[in-house]
Formats: sequence, structure tokens, C-alpha cells
Amino acid sequence: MVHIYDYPRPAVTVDCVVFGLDQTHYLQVLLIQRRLPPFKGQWALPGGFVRPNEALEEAARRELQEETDVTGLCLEQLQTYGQPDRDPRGHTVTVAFYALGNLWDYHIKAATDAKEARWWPMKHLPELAFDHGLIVQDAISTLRITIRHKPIGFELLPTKFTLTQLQRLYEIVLARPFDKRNFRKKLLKLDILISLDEKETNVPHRAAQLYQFDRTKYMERQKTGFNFDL
Amino acid sequence: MVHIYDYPRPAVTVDCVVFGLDQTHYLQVLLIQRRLPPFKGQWALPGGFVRPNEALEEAARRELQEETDVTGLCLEQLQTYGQPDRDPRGHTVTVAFYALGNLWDYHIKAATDAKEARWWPMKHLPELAFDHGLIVQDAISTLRITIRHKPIGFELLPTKFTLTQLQRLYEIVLARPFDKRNFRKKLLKLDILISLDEKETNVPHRAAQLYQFDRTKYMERQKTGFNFDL
DNA sequence: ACAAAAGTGTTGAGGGTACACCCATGG
DNA sequence: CCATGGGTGTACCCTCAACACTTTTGT
Repeated sequence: MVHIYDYPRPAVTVDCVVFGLDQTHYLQVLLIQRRLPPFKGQWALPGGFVRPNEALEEAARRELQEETDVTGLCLEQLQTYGQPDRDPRGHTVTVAFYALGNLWDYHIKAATDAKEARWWPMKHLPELAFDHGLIVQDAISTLRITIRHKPIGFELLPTKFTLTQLQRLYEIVLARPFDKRNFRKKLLKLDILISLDEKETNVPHRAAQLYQFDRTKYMERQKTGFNFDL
Repeated sequence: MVHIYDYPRPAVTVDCVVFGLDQTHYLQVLLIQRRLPPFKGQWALPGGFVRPNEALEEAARRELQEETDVTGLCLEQLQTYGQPDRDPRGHTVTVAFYALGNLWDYHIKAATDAKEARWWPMKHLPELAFDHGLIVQDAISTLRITIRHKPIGFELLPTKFTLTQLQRLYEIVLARPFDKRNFRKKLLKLDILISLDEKETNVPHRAAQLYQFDRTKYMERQKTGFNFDL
């Protein structure tokens, strides 16, 4: 009987594109600096080899923690890249994931930089190892499409946020302005935001109402034929 | 120096979900019957192992031709499946693709059935090998979303088609009725259909105008910020 | 008092949906 | 002449886009 282990096989890796937002109004990407060749010293996406009998998302989550100490993100599969020449060591297939993190939570860890990991602004990325530049481009395209149809944008914000923060987020990711009144009308009409009994603090102007994303209500609503769409 | 070939690796395969339409008004899927264990005799998606230094889409195209003699389709990557227990032979990662073919063109080959390959109606699929049932479900979900945003539906029809055929296609895939007048208005307004100087023949009623998809015009239009959206 | 952002309604245009009848062709 | 699908226009509604001033708060 022919056994599949009789054949030579490509190596299988996972890579993670983690996006984040901060007060600078730029979209950021989490990168690590490579310690080993190939591309030693260059910046790259966190990722690595899939272990025997390890699921893909599990591998992505493990590598992300090992290399950047970031955990608890919601990972979505992006695409799989298998050009035979994409890794100088030999035929390597990589399954790419993307995720959104809020820099408010991860700010300190990224700043610590203990593992040569840090956030880079999308606009000024260094040259990346392998085909990671391409992967990041694909990830941002997918993010732009998905954020308009699914309420994933909230992952980029702290749990409690203001409508203005939410609007900025969409403006940054989609790189286009929104009308304040129309934006608020639309979002509030969707009825998936919980209006909290709290306001912003420590701001040198009128304090804004804080909101929270109502995941439960969204799930219900979605089942009964309902579209996010922004 | 550590070499990547020192580590054990999962096997890498590709699988293809090919959809087709015929006059029966059901969406069809192209399946093959397995000649070898595991799942010997069961129906499965066409696909197989990626060869050394072979690109993923190239592998998918090759396997599709080898197993079903179907060529020339536009393949789109769907998702990658890597649950370690999805193949009883051992850890196997499969990259799934989907494609649309028009049964008018492939009708004869499929009927020939020389390779135990044939079309099955989506509504009455046999039990599939591996996790191929899940993959088909994911493919149909993706198809339903994509067909509303990109003009891929035309791939399911012959080059020359009538507006009624096009409407049926959308009704079948999206499983909901469209209003005839509104559908025609919308499609014609998009201005990506070439109205041919030909009509249907051999029909027991008034002959319908034939149209053709204008790929070139669509490409141009798309660059200047234009959305398909149905 | 002033600076800075929060908050709030109306109008007009365009697109979507609902809807019914006559026309051409083959049998 | 009959059965079958082909082809066409209008009216209403609702959603989206444009647009400016008052309110609150901290300094």
C-alpha cells in the first residue's frame, strides 16, 4: 500500500498579520525582527512551522505568543501562499492569518520590545522578509472589505469607546472621511451598540458618551437576516 | 545550520470544488469516485498531493485535469483546512479552490464518465470522503457572497446567453426570486453586457435576445471606482 | 472667555421595489 | 389559435448625502 509519507513534501508554516490602532491615527502592523537566517536581522511577520498534528490556527496562535507575547486575538484565515521560490530554504507553503488588536491593551508589551517585536505604521513599513510585504498588502485589502460587512472594527478599540473613536477607526482603515451626523445615525440605527452610563474622563472639552459593542444582539440579529454594511 | 528539511511535516494537498449549472435548475458539483483507500469507492472532491516545487494553483489545475479532464477554469482560493485528524493517513493540510464551469461546455465529458467523474446536484450529494462535505458547504457560502459583488456568475453560462438565463442563475445560486423587469433594468444599466445581433434558436416561443459579458469594459469600469453589487 | 470636541434635524435626489399587460414564435 | 416565455414603464418609498449651529467642559 502506498503511504503518503513516501513522498517528499513542502514545509508548512503559518504567518500572522496583526493590525492595531493608536492615537497617532495610523494603522499599525505587528512585526518581529529575525534572529536567524534567511533574512537575518530583517523584519517579518510573526509565524513559523506547523508542528506535527497541530491545527493551523493553533500553530498561528502559538507562534504569535512565542514571538510577540500577544494572546487572545480573534484570528481569521487570509490566504495560503505556495510559490515554490518564496522561501530560499526550499518549497514552503504558508497559511496566513490576520487579526485585529487594540493598541490600548497591548501598548506596554509592544513598547517593552523584549523579543524584538514592535508595531510599525502601515505607511512606513520596513522591507519585509520573504513575500511578507505581499501578504500584508493582501491583508489590508481583505480588512478594508471585511470591515464594511462585519462588525470586526470593534476589535481595534477598547471595550468602551466613543462614537468619534469609532468613526476615526473607519476613516483610518478605509482612508476616507465620513460625515459625523450620518455616521452616528447609521451606527445607532443598527442597534448593536450599548449606550453606557459613563462618559469620557480627563478630556479638555465636553465629555463624550461611551458605548460598548453588543455582540449578543448582533448574533441574534444576524440570524434573522440582517446585514451590517457600512 | 538548521535546515528546514530536518523537521517532520504535514502533507500538502489541493482540492477543487467545481460548480456547474444545467437546464435542470439545480446547482451541480463535480465529484470523483475514489479508487484507492482511504474512503475507497466513496465520492470526493477532485484533488491530490502538491508536488515538489509546484505552485498551489498549478497543482489544483493539474489534479483537476488528471481526474476529470476539465481544463481552462478560473480557480479561486477558498480556504485551507488543517485539522490534524482530517485524513486518516496522517496530518494533511489541504488548500481548497473553487471554480465555476458551464455545464453546456462540459456536458459531454462529464457524461462520458470515463474516470468515475460526474456532476452531482448540490441538493442530493452523496456522503463525501474526508471533510469534503464541509469544504463544499464553505464553497457555496463563499460563492453566494462573491457572486453578488463580482461578475463571476457569467462563468456558469455559455458565452452567449439570454437575460432570462442570467436571472435563473442568480435565482438558483442565491435561492431567491428576482423581479424580471427590475433585474433587466439593473443589469443593463451596469453597461457590461454586449447586446449581440443574434437571437435564440429552436425555442417554441418568441426568441430571446442574446448577450455576452464585456470583460474589457468591466475591467476599465472597475478601475474608475465602480461596484458590481447585485 | 475661549478653545475643542460633542451632539443634533432637515431636505433633496436617486435607487430600489412592486406591479400587469402585450408581443413574437412554434406547434 | 393557443401555449410559452420575451419584453416593456410607472409610482411610491426609503435610504443616502449634504449641510451648520448650539452645548458642554477644562483651562
